[in-house]
Amino acid sequence: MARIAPLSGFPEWLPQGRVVEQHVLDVLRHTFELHGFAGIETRAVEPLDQLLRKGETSKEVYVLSRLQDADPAGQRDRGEKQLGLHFDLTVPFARYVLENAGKLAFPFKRYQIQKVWRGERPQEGRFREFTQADIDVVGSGDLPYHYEVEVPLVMAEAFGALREIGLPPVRILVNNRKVAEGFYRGIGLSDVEGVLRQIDKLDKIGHEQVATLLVDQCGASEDQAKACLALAGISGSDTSVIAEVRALAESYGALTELLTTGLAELEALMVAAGRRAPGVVVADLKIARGLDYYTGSVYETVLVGHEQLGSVCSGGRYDTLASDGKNTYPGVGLSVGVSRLVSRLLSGGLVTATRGVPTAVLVAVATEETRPVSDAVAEALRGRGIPCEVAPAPAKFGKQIKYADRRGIPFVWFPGEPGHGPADAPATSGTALVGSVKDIRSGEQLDADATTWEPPAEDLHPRVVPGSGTGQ
RNA sequence: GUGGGUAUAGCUCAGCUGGUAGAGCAUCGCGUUGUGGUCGCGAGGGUCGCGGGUUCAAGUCCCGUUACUCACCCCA
Repeated sequence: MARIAPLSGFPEWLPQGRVVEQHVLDVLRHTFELHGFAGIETRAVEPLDQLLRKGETSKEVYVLSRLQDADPAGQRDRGEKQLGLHFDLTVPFARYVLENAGKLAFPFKRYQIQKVWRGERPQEGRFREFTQADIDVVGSGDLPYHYEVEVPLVMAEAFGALREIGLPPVRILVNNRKVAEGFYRGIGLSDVEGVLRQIDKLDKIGHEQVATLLVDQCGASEDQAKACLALAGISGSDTSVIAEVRALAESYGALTELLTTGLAELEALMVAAGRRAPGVVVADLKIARGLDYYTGSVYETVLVGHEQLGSVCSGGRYDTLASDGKNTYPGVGLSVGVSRLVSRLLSGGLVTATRGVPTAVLVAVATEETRPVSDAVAEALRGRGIPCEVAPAPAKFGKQIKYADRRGIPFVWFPGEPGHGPADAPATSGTALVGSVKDIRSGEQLDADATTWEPPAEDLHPRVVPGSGTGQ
């Protein structure tokens, strides 16, 4: 038999891990809906030319082809478009907005939680198939700035709600493209995109190397490179950063109109964030984002203590999310890397599930003849919303308890009237629902009636709780 | 796409300068025939990633290949 090896970059969790992931997804969805975002799902594939649009560099898109179709050229000749799996949720959403523009009400707020695929080399926290949870607000023609304030605050709230299960604190790092571009142009640099790309490497390769790159690759002078690094060095969680940037720009005579506009926007965001999510949103002027279509706010989110993992939630404002020639649809959005987040929560032991099965009660079986008694008990419990299952075989009770223990099932129900053998109790009689229930963690065993007994609320369903791990 | 490392039981790993495959944990059974977890005893489980080469003999040496893994690029 061929050895089964995991496919790298296509994460699969054990049931307990899935419980954690499902909880994260539930919290995200709940938070998004609390803020009025409507859920949608788009198809997994888009025409290849659509995916490669928007000046996207050679994204490693997975192309779809049928095994039987050995002639993709012939396929194109027949007018069939080549299809690729989407690598994010923004491009499909832009297409969706154009396609349904007539039926949507703008500004349109939507959330979308789906798998995406990227043909990259996998690494810790980097996958080829992973789940993203996006929120975007898209306007028709224009989109007020305050949505650039709202979107990160929604995410801050979602992350805040995950603190109780053991998620570390997050920092949402914010910058504004207008500030960066205004500043660079103000000091005489025109290759804004190139400068951003180099600045983005600051954390990894350090000041000297970035300065060298700016000079060598972006045509900057020593002095201009120094100015860029000075800007990138500014960060803070209150509005003092605004004054700091302004002072720096003035000292270089670089206070452009664009810069002024950007600073006003950034200030509005910091003021609102300071009030609604204190300490979470941090202005960080070195946040660049590689993607070139951002035009206003840009966001990255790191887990405190896990900065090496990279961003777990990124996005920004783009003036032309979509355009049909006549109308343009500006948008602002953020995307949570659910798989990246969950993989760290699990591998770092930060979070665990109390059990991997939904079952709260295992109903023991005494003999195959009396299995109907056990089935009746289970039915009564389920009728009152208590997840339970019936033991697979009338094994020794010790083995049946072990069956429950291995799965984390907290209770075992022994059918039969207290003090009597279960065989005495007819399956259809009311007394068949009487028995005793054992909490296998404490060993405590009490007489109980399946029509009234219920487990403690915290044992009814698997729960997600902080783990013992500290991460790293 | 570029460069390094690794590949032996379900898992974590030993296996020396080549000489017919090992441990711990896990699983199953028994001790304990209707109340688990501890303890003791026992059992099952491996074409040593795959293909070729050198050799009397290859898990071990050589070549190739695939997968995994780390870093770069890039990104959630």
